[in-house]
Order: sequence, then C-alpha cells, then structure tokens
Amino acid sequence: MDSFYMTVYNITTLIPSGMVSTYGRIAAMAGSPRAARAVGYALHSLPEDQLATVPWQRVINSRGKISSSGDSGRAVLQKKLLLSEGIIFGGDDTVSLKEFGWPR
DNA sequence: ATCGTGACGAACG
DNA sequence: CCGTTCGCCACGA
Repeated sequence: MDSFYMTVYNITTLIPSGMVSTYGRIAAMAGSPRAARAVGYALHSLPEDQLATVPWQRVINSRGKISSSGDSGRAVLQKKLLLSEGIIFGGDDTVSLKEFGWPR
C-alpha cells in the first residue's frame, strides 16, 4: 500500500480544481524526479475505484497537452472534465501551465 | 533477477 | 514550436 503508485494517487488528489499539474512535477513530489514515465503508467493503471476519487484528468504532460496513449475516448473525456472545471484550452488543445499549472 | 513496456522529459537540430 | 533520440523509473510476466 505504500507503493510509488499510492504516493502518486495521493499527490494527484491534492491538485486543486481548476488547475493542472504534470507527470514530471508529480514524480518530483513523489520523490523520484526522473520517474515521470512511471507516473503516467500509474495513472494509466488507475483502478476504477480510484478513478472516482483521483482527479487524474488534472495531470498532463510538460507541454500542457493531454496524453492518452491512443485512447481518444479518454482524451475527450479529460478535456471535457477540465473545461467544466474552468480550464481554458488553446486552439491546439493545449493548456497554459503558466496560468493553470500547479503548484505555481 | 532480467526483459520489455509505457498517460514522460530534457536536450538537439 | 515540432519531431527525434536517449535516458529514467516502476511494474508485470
């Protein structure tokens, strides 16, 4: 229960509504600045019961873009959820981390 | 313990 | 800013 994944989920839960963070940022907070990839893997493997409690949609890549490993359905849902939280997307579906990035 | 894999990231060009 | 290349980490088989 004290796995890296647990830490990732815990940190992700701390992201305030209306803001987004990045895999790398979370990895750093989890204690492994170079494990951004593992963070993505963690959220990809996010259990359904956690899907309802963990705001996974607030985690995007360092370019401010959504990554969904080809699963367009998830990407659309993610964008929809973020929009409903007040996140503004650019014309190329990118979020301004300068404005919505967390922590600042 | 080893290998392959992947929602990533920084450095380059 | 974009695509490519290489490096890093944790996980499951």
